[in-house]
Amino acid sequence: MSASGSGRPVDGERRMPADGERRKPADATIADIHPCSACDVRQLSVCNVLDAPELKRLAEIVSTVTLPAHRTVLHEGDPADHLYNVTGGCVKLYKLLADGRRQITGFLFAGDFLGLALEDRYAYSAEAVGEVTLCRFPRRRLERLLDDLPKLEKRLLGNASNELAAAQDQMILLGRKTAREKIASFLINLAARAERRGQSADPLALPMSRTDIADYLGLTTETVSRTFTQLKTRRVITLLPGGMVALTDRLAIEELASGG
Amino acid sequence: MSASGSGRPVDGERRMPADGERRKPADATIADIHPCSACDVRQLSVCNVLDAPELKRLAEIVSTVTLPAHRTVLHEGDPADHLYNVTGGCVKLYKLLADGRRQITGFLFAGDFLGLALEDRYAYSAEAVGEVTLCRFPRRRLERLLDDLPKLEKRLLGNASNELAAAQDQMILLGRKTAREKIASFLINLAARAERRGQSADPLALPMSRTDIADYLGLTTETVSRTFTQLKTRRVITLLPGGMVALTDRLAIEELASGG
DNA sequence: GAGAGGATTTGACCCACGTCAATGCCGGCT
DNA sequence: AGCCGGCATTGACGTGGGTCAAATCCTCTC
Repeated sequence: MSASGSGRPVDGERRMPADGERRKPADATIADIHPCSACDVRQLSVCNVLDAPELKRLAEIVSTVTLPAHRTVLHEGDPADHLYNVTGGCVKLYKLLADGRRQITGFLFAGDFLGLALEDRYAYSAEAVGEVTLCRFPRRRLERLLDDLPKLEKRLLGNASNELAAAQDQMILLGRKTAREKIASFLINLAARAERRGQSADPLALPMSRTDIADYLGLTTETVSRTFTQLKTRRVITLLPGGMVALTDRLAIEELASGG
Repeated sequence: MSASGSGRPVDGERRMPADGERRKPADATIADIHPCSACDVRQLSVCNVLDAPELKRLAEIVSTVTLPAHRTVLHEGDPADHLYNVTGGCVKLYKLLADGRRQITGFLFAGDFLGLALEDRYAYSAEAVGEVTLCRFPRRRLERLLDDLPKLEKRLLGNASNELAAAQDQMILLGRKTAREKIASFLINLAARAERRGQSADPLALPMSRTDIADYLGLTTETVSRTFTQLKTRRVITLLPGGMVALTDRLAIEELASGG
């Protein structure tokens, strides 16, 4: 099962305003005081509702983590001790059946929040797709902090609300769409999210393997591959080297995605 | 598409501690002051975190609604003006594709919360399966109230968290389970929820039509029907009149549900 | 309690996608 | 540069569940 772009850093991420920018003199001082202020992805994440003093309190309990490709971030059933915010790279969430069948329930990118767990156990596993950077919050301390930061709590509720809507979109995809519609929806969805992060949506990066895509869409690798070549033949996409796709006829893809 | 037990009240509900109990003299006075105190399903719902004075404030903005079978509760894309709590009966949530294909994303029963909408539009439609009773909250006023009732807000976040976990279970069901496993999971899931509500889980009520079940599980009516008869033939379930099923061999069903 | 109309069940057949099996390709390592 | 290993692609074929169609069976209604 699974395995993707073996160790190579996620292509999509090379385009991020990365370390170079973070170390501009102007920001360096602020970053020393509370690193969250200088966060590249703050505007994308749940942290965007906090002002400077609030950010500082958050910064006090956060630690940043870098994980290599394929490293498990958290495991279904384990005590939910930490929550995470993805700051770079791509993380996949998945659940397994007893016999190894896998369903990927989501891909997370910079700005996405991870770990909202019912009770005190994670409901799913999470694994780094390429190299990934994360902000890690101890759950207890974050929960206590939430009592003082109702804005953040509201934001988390809004976030959960968003995720629920996305989950329902995924249900109609899994339950009612054809392979072609699934692939088209997947591309449109990734493109929209890349745009929101300020990354390129047209030569679109697909950091995950065909197997990952298949397990996300409820298909097999073979069907994913065949569908890609079919779309390529119809000249609606172009497969580029390095896990990139050009959305040659984006309108056609959008039509396919919504069941045209 | 769809249609179920046309007008007949949901069987499962007949067993609820209904009017007789609600009208005991002791409760009647309290109910007059603030009806939420006498609510049959309070212990099941998000309201269970509130104490008497808080309940009273909630009661001030709530109104109760009764809808006949097949009545639309809310419609995808409409302004999200109200939130609801189901107090009796069954509500189905669904999304449609342009050509009419439908995915039911959930069935709600007494105690379940409805309407958490992203932005200010509903992300799905909701329709009464049998006759349904609901508590209705104006969204604006509830949101304002939430500022004063952090406990309730926390509870809603926990609730959303639960729903996300359920959504992920549904994704693995839709994406990776066979028809038989889907039906088995469905029965086990409904049985567990009936138990939690204090209703009978073994002769289990199925208030929804075969078409609804199909649209929930990503199947067709025919396949749902065939799978039920198959399970009947294998003596793991018994189909009873009035939309009831006996889980003759619950262990076998549980094994099937988890991919045995 | 007889009739009507929809829901459910059953049957026959088909097809989109899965399975099994090569083959091709690309990136990394020596 | 050339080999190696894992991913992706392609091909041939099988099948679970969809489609179309025809009985039954309920359950309201009168």
